[in-house]
Amino acid sequence: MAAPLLKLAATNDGDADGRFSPRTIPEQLAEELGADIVAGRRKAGERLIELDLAQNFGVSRGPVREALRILERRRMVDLLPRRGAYVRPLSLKSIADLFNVRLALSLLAARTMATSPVESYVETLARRCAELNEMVETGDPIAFARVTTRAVRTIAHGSDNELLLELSIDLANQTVWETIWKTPLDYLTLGVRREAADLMTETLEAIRRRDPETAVRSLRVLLENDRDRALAVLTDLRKEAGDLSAISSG
Amino acid sequence: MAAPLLKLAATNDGDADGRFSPRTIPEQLAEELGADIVAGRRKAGERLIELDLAQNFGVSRGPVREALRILERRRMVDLLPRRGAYVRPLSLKSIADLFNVRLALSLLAARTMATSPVESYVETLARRCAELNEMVETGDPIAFARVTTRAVRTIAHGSDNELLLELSIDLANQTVWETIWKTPLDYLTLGVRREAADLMTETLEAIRRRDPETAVRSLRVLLENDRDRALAVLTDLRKEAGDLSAISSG
DNA sequence: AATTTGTCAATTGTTGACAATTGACAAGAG
DNA sequence: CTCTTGTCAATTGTCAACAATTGACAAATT
Repeated sequence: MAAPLLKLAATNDGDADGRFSPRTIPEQLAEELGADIVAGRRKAGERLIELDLAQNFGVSRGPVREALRILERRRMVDLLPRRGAYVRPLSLKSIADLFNVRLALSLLAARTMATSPVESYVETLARRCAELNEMVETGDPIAFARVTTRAVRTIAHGSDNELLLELSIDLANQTVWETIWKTPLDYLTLGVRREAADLMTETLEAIRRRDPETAVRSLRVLLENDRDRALAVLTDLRKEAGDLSAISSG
Repeated sequence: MAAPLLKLAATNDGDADGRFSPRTIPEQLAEELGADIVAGRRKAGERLIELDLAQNFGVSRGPVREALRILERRRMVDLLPRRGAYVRPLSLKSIADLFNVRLALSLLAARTMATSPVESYVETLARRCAELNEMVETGDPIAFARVTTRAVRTIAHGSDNELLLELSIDLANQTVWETIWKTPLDYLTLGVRREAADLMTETLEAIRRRDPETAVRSLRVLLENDRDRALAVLTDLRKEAGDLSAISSG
């Protein structure tokens, strides 16, 4: 998925879960801290001291503690009992792992969708697909990437699998993705966009004719291409710049 | 509501295995509460009131709060801001979803293992496989099921994907499994065991000759069979008994 | 010199009190 | 009678103080 930006603040957007939860302080703290980690203002492996954070944010340690648990849940920090919280290192390898898990989940979703499709989601996917095809020529890589992400998310919804959806969102919300979002999308050339749009269309059609194997095969190629290109870009980035971000060599 | 008090002093001991777990109070609370939920002593949808829990366990609300966050992470409770914690309902559908997600992850693991195998895990898997073949005849369903689970876990390890492994363990640790574990395993007849052992062997051999497609196909059949049989048993159970457990009709 | 033991500051774990929010119920308005 | 509004108890959110543990460094021991 070359592109999933799903900013935390932007969860009201699109076909997101209709329920809106009141922003609690711990959640806001988690968001702030998470952003800091993403931006490299907190380095990988760095220890996070509760009192410092509390003073920085102008709250007491209680909410900070809860925020740290939230970040642990999002796999952004390691929480060692009695030993404190540490910014979780984010190696290229672990980013690849993340891609692969998301890929597996997406493929399961596609398979389910092609086996017992829910009409409304198929329609939504068709719309995204149409958008995608239109955007092949217009040439805005960012918009194209965003729609691709949405299409994949639609497929996750279409799985009719609550857990799968939850996990997908969880993983998508992770640090990594915002980091990846900042990478140049130059690799989304016209040819690449053409191919991606074709593959997504093929997936859609396979779903429509209830052909799981084809649906899975097409989507797999699409997502694997995307994964490989994104990883290549990230690898290059790491070579060029000194490793200031949360992405370590690992 | 009548939960036994924790024995605080006895918990800091090392484990007999040499690996000692730094059992914090919140973790213990989470474990207790989780067990209560599994056993149906806390019904699905029931509200969990912090003060009650704190008094029952003989601690203050702070640790209880953290325990609730832990259980949220394990998907055992829903945590609604300002509205309290609720025991998460566990429908048959959600159990099926869980099976499917685990299945998808296992298949990814098998694929990876067959693409770039790590010798040590292949060996371990071979041992499990041998065990399995021996146990076809001996006829202890529980032991057979356990070894099957281990074999699948070995494959998860063999994926060389930290995230996948973590998720697998997470999901495996869930309520559901302990519940499922209690179901009668009569369906593991000799024929079924024979088939399962064969499929696992086929998977192993495919991994050895680096044939991902076959490995995935075999394991898929194995796991799908298992899923369907387990779900059938659970469905029957629900029909027979009044729904006292955490498993709701959903 | 290397290892063990003792001490101490820094930090995390826990607590009880206080503030803020919610949901329910009753009183009043339309 | 139905709908709004006000009040109140129950419950969660937050805080600041206190207790317990850790890691580091120094002193003592072998």
